[in-house]
Amino acid sequence: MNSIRPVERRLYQQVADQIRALIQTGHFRLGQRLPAERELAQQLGVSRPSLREALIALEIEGAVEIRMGSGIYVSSSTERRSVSSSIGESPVELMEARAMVESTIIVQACARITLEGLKSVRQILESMRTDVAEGRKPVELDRQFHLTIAQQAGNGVLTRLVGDLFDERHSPLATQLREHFETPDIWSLALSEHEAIFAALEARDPLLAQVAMHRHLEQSKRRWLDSEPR
Amino acid sequence: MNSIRPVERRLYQQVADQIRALIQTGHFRLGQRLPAERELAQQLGVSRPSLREALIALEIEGAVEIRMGSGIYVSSSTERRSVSSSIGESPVELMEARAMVESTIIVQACARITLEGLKSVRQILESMRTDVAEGRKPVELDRQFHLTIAQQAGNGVLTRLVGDLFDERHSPLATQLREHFETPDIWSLALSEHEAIFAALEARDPLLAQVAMHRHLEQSKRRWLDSEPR
DNA sequence: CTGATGAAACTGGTCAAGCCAATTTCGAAA
DNA sequence: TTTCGAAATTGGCTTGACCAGTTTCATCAG
Repeated sequence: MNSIRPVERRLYQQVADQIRALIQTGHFRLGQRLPAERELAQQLGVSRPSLREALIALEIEGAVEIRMGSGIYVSSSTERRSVSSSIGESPVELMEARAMVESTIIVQACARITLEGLKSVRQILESMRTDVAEGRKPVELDRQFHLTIAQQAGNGVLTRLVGDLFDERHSPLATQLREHFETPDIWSLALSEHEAIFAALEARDPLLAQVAMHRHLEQSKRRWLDSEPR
Repeated sequence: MNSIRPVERRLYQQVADQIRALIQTGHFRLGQRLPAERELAQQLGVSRPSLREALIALEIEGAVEIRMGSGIYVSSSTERRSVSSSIGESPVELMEARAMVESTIIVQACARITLEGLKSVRQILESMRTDVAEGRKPVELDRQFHLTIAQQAGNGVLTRLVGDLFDERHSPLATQLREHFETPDIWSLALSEHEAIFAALEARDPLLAQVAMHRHLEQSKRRWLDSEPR
């Protein structure tokens, strides 16, 4: 008969709404731990399975973070941004990971790189040179440099990997790195390292290229650590 | 000191991956009704609440549509590529990427692995043995094996990387691999390769470990290609 | 024979209670 | 005071049951 009845939305959606509201109201503050599942379920007047379904919805949309054996926490994602925050991953680890991955990739890139590939890298390098000479910071070119080299290995997954690690959206690392890189002399150092990498690539010397890439990213890490204010 | 992130993913995520893959593989077609919750849960070997949690995740991302009293339907808007691979990245590339990355990581893991680390890997390996002996397919254990080894390198970024590559949610690779791995003798081969890796790790022989890991992933790729129908 | 009907058989929605595993807490021992 | 481990706490998952919409289909009125 009467079909026009939005009826009630599913329970887990209603519960998710309530919790979301409690968070936005400030009832639950950022990073704060929510009551235990059993207790929260009782407070909201629903069963634990229903509460769990709601929590999964909230977890997916990034509103809360669930830690096994510990508790449910309000995601402090869009807020904080102290220094090297993050749970388990530090900027240092990021740079070391890049060093390992990219120095491995460049070995294969060395073997497979074409003349066009070399030309692309050379052009990027030249653009960087002029940028640095004129006091600009070639951040985007830096990205292209690493990405283009990764492409030469001929593996799309690896290329994506290098790009993702360069960006690392999750934490504000990219920005921190950029800001510290502002001094021209530091960019000048980075540029010479890039040139060393290119030279090895042009000579198709895998070992040299590997070392150069590793050294470059290692130095980048160090430069950044040293310049860290405190 | 350094906190080690969870190796296992929550069950609902694993279940959601399986269902998502079954849809993309064409196992479940567009608009088609999936088996009833009770039945599907049994088929996937999980409880109904866990299945429901996975369905909520899939519902949120728009993969399925749930109609009360009627059934679970594959969202018709989720068309697109049904058969094999996506744009630029092929399953082959994925496995080759894993081979490069993981064989690089294991070198460092070799140097840094602790006695507890070795014990963890050994236990995982033993569980795999019994699983294989009793005809089960130790998919999750396989994941833990690779992830636990990656953890030993002591770099959270790399660990996450290995996990992400193993999962590769975007494409139905994971499940395709799983399905093809169904024959006990193939799992038996994989097991022996795992044991070779562990032996090298236990002996702290970086080169041997690197070769063993690379060989394992290379063989996995080959097994999968050979068993591919078309 | 045709079509309306309504009960029974599904199917999803929710709840209750319990056990397991990871984490945290906190007091006893060194 | 520091360390360590047992107990309490917390999330993870299962089993089993009942409720509430949908669908199915045999039955019966026309």
